[in-house]
Amino acid sequence: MEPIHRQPLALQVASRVRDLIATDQFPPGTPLKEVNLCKQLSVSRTPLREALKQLIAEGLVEQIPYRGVVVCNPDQASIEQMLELLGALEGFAGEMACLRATPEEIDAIRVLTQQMHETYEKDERLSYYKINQSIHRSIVEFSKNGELIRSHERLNSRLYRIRFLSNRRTDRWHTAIEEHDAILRNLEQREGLKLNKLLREHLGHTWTKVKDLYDS
Amino acid sequence: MEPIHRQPLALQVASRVRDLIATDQFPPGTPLKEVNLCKQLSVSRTPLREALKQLIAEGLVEQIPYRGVVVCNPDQASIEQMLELLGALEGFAGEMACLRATPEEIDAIRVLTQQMHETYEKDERLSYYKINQSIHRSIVEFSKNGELIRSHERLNSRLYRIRFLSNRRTDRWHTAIEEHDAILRNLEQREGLKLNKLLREHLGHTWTKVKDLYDS
DNA sequence: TGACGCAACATTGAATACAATATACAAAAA
DNA sequence: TTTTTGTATATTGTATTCAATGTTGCGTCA
Repeated sequence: MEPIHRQPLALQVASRVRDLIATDQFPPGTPLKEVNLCKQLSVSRTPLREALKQLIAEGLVEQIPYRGVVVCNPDQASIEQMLELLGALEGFAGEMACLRATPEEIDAIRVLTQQMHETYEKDERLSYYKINQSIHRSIVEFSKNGELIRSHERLNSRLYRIRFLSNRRTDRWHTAIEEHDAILRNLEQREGLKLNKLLREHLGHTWTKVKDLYDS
Repeated sequence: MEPIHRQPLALQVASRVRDLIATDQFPPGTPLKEVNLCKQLSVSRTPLREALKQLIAEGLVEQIPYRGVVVCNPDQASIEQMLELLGALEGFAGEMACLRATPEEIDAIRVLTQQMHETYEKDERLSYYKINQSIHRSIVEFSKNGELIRSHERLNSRLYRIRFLSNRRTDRWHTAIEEHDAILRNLEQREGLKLNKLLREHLGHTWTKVKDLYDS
């Protein structure tokens, strides 16, 4: 029988702060002062500090001894590296998914890709963004490798904000959708190596989009 | 001038406990009771708890609410998944290293590979193990991708113990060295894709060795 | 004899108190 | 006026205390 999962306070605090960072309510550089946050979240310092330790381990915030923790502000170089790694992870996941995904799971990707087309027709940016995320997350899940899934999840959450911001740009929207069609096709035909390459390139294009955002 | 890097107590505690787990002094299943550890390490519970939170985030230990944290005892399936992911990371790192490593860095790999041969001739297991680790770590470093390096480091530390144990087996020793020669050759010739494949297979073989260990 | 309930103990979860360190600002000296 | 230095204040680092929860074992009752 399914055991009951309890959430220690520190975990709840961690995910709350994570969200606040992802949604840009705590933009990069924001100092996370313990006493302030304690009051805002109505918890004491101990669970908050434990939560922050987690976020530090995740690389979302950084700590300077006796000067507190601040929200990380990754520079262009590290964003490029993160996207490169994300591409490697998703590419590999796609390759494994070609071996391990069930037909039903591939159907699910097909449906999502179709929905993505609809959001494009209707010019719904936010929906597009969410469906896009779903597709990528699903592909990774279908690799059936729990470690890979967790690594991807962690890295992706650090890029959530930056990808959200770059989603505003409409330049590459159409091309991105075409790429998703190709991704779907290669998954259907179980072309692992090609899918791997495609996904890596797809993420590479994301980087050029983000770069433009920074340069402008 | 080089700034002084201070280490908060929690960080020091974390790396100490990490080592204790890696060296099997805290074998899987060991319950890490806060008060005991506090006395052994002469710190109070707060920094210890923060350290444990980090180790939880790293996946080295797991926490059950109100029942404390215990050293993780990964089953065969998750070890296989970890090694699969490690192979993907190292493979990708190798591919990038072919693009980015300097000739001097490749020389360093050549020297290490030569030393590895010597440990084989002299039948020095421990040295072999350490040099092997150095080679793999170096290749990852030469990818020049900090995120990749950190991810690899984290995952590798979780596998440290299991790989150390499987190092006792002498079966595949010779083949492993031949594989390292091939890895060196492909790095020298900047054959990124082939090196990627080689490294993934190399790690795959590690899995069969570990599996034997479990089955016997 | 076995199952249930209660109580005492052990252990973790959370909050608070105290110490160490850094920053900011003002006063004094050059 | 500028620089320096000391002090006050804010903030984090660590220790300790109190509360909540889980476990164990004994005794009682069917």
